[in-house]
This record gives sequence, structure tokens and C-alpha cells, in this order.
Amino acid sequence: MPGTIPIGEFAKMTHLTVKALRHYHRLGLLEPRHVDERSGLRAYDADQVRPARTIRRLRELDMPLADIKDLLDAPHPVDRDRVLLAHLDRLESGLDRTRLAIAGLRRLLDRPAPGAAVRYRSVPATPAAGITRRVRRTEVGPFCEEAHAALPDDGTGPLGALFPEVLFTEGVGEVTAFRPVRTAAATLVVPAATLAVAVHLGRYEDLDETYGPLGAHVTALGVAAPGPLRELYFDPELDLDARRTEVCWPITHAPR
Amino acid sequence: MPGTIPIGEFAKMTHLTVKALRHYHRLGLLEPRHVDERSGLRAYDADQVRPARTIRRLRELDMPLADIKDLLDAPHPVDRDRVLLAHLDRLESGLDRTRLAIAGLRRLLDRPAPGAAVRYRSVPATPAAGITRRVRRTEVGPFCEEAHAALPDDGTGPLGALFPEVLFTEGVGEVTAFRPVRTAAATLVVPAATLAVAVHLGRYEDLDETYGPLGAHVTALGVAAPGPLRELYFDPELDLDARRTEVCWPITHAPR
DNA sequence: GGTTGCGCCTCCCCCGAGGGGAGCCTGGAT
DNA sequence: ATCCAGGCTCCCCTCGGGGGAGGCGCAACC
Repeated sequence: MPGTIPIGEFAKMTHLTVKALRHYHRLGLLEPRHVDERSGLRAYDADQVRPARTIRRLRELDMPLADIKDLLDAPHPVDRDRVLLAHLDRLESGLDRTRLAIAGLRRLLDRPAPGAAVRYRSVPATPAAGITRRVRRTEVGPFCEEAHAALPDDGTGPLGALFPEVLFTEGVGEVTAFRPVRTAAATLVVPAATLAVAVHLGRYEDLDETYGPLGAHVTALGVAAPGPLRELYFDPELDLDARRTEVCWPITHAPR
Repeated sequence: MPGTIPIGEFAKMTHLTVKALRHYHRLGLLEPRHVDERSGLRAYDADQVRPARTIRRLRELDMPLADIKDLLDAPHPVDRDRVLLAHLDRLESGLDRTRLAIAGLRRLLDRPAPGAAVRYRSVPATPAAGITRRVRRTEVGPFCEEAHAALPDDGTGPLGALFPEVLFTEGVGEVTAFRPVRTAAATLVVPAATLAVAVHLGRYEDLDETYGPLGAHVTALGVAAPGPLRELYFDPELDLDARRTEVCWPITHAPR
């Protein structure tokens, strides 16, 4: 006689609420062993307690239900481990993010407004090897790292990236990671521009600290121009805190 | 001339999306310096970049917008620190939760089904000192700890708690933390009951591992009875992993 | 024989922090 | 004259359920 445990009893055994159990049923995550056709009453079996407990533990790790489903459906323990490890990686990077945010917050509270030394520069159109992909702003770091690693280097210039304005206004856009190369090896042309440039020292995650003063400077002078922003990375191999990055904001002309 | 930076420009400076900025405006979290009455166009000022960055950092810490508002509105740095520390505590406890979940998951994957040794026992109505409060299941641990610390002890019996069925089925209910005392000092009576009892060794957070087999046992015998479940805590002063807890499930009668 | 009341059901709306997109307005460039 | 960029509002969607309304069937109680 399959399915003998009513949902309320099952809830007590698993410490999952009735609401949650019905939700998991609807999603096909944990189907009661038997559902009465007339009344719709759910009936569970004792051997479903373990999967239910697994779900509960994974939810305590904030794993999305879709991933939990994948994990439970995976027939092979290897696949399960893969999903699990992927999630633990996510947790880990969330932790990193938290640590960085705390560090940034501390700087924000401790220091007064830093201000930025801004220079102006006109650059010609430059042939480069590059990779373009539509990414969210939160994924820019990993994308650039990956893309830059895949680019050739013939010593023509530093690594860089182009960020369209929509990336900032809408949070997603076509980012181009590039490195200048001799014309023969180029896959794209970094457009000519007149730029206001500020130097950022430190982690890439803290670049907003330089964008603020730079942008304020540019708009205060009324020389802001449309077009993608760009960043140039001079010491990607150095320690996180020692990296020098140029942030370049398009302008119509160098003031005065 | 207050308010000169349009929202898109401000988004580039702060790395907040236009959507997010409008959302913060609606909530009164970050009001543009100026809003055109006719067109509704928002205009920000350069000195709003810093508060915006603060918001961004706090959001990276998953602080709720309401708390961020409190923090920004707090005139006194002491108040700010209080809100901030409270949030860091929350993060910390979230981390604890994660660690526990990982440990529980490991046990779940490593060990086969543990099974539970179940005994039966009838207990008489017992006078006790107790505290009752409506709590969510996730807050049961802190509540019991706090309540038990406030209860008198005359050596009559071990600490315990009563959990109504709705606590499990709906996730919230009136929990009673108690300790048996001589009649004169009693504030409530723990009701008489016939109980199926299983012993749990280890952390309170892992008690569901004992509820499962115990409940399965009880329902398999068909002797489940209505009424609150109870737990008795024998070694609350021992190390987390060494604590002995009796989980008591109401039954109609001891089988055979 | 009513009438509670429990345990279960479905259905709908709600949260938080925005994302996605439709549809409109306005100003500047072509 | 037309197009587009960039702004606006409004509405629906996400995810993991919580809260509650309203209904069904069964058991116990008066």
C-alpha cells in the first residue's frame, strides 16, 4: 500500500511546511507517492523523508530549487557532486563579494572624498584583437579575465576593454575586451576618441570609486560626449591592491 | 544651479542602473537634487555620488533597502554603526547556518539511513515553569535558549519544550519552553501523554534527522495521536556534538 | 440530527529588489 | 519632416514560498 503518510504528518517528519511541500510537488521536485484522484489528497511514503531532508539542507544553502531538482534527478553520484561543487563555488564567490564590499565600505566611511587627477588625451583609431560578448555588469570581471587570457600579445599596448553606456544604465551590454596588435593580427578597431583619463589604483571591483569623481569632473566641465567608456589595465599580473588602471571617459574636447 | 546630472550620466558615475536609481527615488532612499515638474526628468548633483556608492556597497552586503534608509537617515555615527553591526551579525549567523547545512549535508550523503531506537513511555501531567511565545520554526533555537536561561531550576527534571503541530505544518506557532518544578513554583502544566521517544545525539539544528525515522516508525504502526510534540534536553551545557535530546511523539498507546 | 472543527484542497495576492518591455514625450541632429 | 536618443510612467515577471479565503469530506460532540 503505497503512500500512507498525509502531508501534515510528513511535514512534522521533515520540518518542511505544508506550503513548501505543495510547492515542491507543483515543481515536480518531490512528488507524493500517491495522489487521490477524487480529493487530491497527497500521500507520502517513509522513504521520501530522506530526499525531503536533502532538499531542506540544500535550501539552507540557498541553492535554487531548479538546481536541487537537477541534483536529485542526476542518476550518477559524479553528476551530483558536480552540481554541488558548482554551488559551493557560488557560495564561495558570494563570500568574496561580501569581503570586498566590507573593505569598500570601510574605505568609504574612513576616507573623505578622494578626488581624482584627470588628464586629457586624444587617441587615434587602433587595430586590436578582441572579444565581444553581451554580459551583465556583475559578470564583467570574469569575462574580461577570460577574454584577455585568450588574446594574443605582440607588445603593442596594454589590455583594455570597451563598455557601452547601456552597460551602466541598464546593467547589461556588449562588452569588448581587447589588446592592441599589429594591423595584420587585428580583429577589430578601437575607435578614435578624445578622453578624460583618471588613474585607479587597486582592485577592479572598486573602480566605481574612480568613476564617480571622473564623471563628476567631466560633467562639471560640460564636455561629456557619447560613446563607450574604456578601461586600460597596466598591471594585471600584480597583486590586487597594486594594479594600475586608467579609466577613460569620452569627451568632446579637452577643456581650455 | 542645483541638479545638473541626468540619470543616465549619474548611472555611469555610480554603477547603479537607471532602474535602480528610479527605484531608490520612489522609496525616498536617494532623491534627485531636482525633478522637473513638467517632464519629470530627474537631475542629480555630484555630491550625491557618495551616498549612491554607499548604497551600492550596502546592497552588495544584501542589506535590505529599508535598513539602508535607516542608516543613511541616522544623523549620528553611533546609530549608523549600530545598524551596520546588526547587519554584520546577521551575515555572521547566515554563515553559521551555511556551515551547519554543509555538515548536515555531508552526514546525509555519507551515512546510510540511521534508523532510530524507539521506546514508549507514558508521562503524567507535570507542573512546570515555562514561557510561551509565538515563533517561527527558524527562531526556535534562540527562543528556547533565551527562555531556558530565564527559568528557575529546583532539580525536578530536565529542560524541555512543547511544539504544536502547526509549528511544523505552517512554520509558525506557540512554542512553550519549560522546566519541571515543584507545584508551588509552577506556572503551567505539561499535559499527560503517551509518547514514542527517540534519542538524538548532537546539535539541535540536526534534530530533523531524528524526527524522520521516529515519525516514520510511529505512522507505520498507526498509533500517531494529535497533540504537541516535545523535546527534552539533557545536556545543554555540553559541547554541541555531545548533547543528548529526547524527541517525544504523541501516540495513542504503546504498540503490542 | 445539526453543527462544529480539523485536515486537506485550490486559488489568489503578497513580499524584495529590481529586470524587461510597451508606449509616450521631447529635444536635437539629419 | 523625420528619426533617434534618452528620458518618463505603467505593468508584468522573477524566486521561494507566506497569508488567507473559500470549499470538501469526515469525525466527534451536543
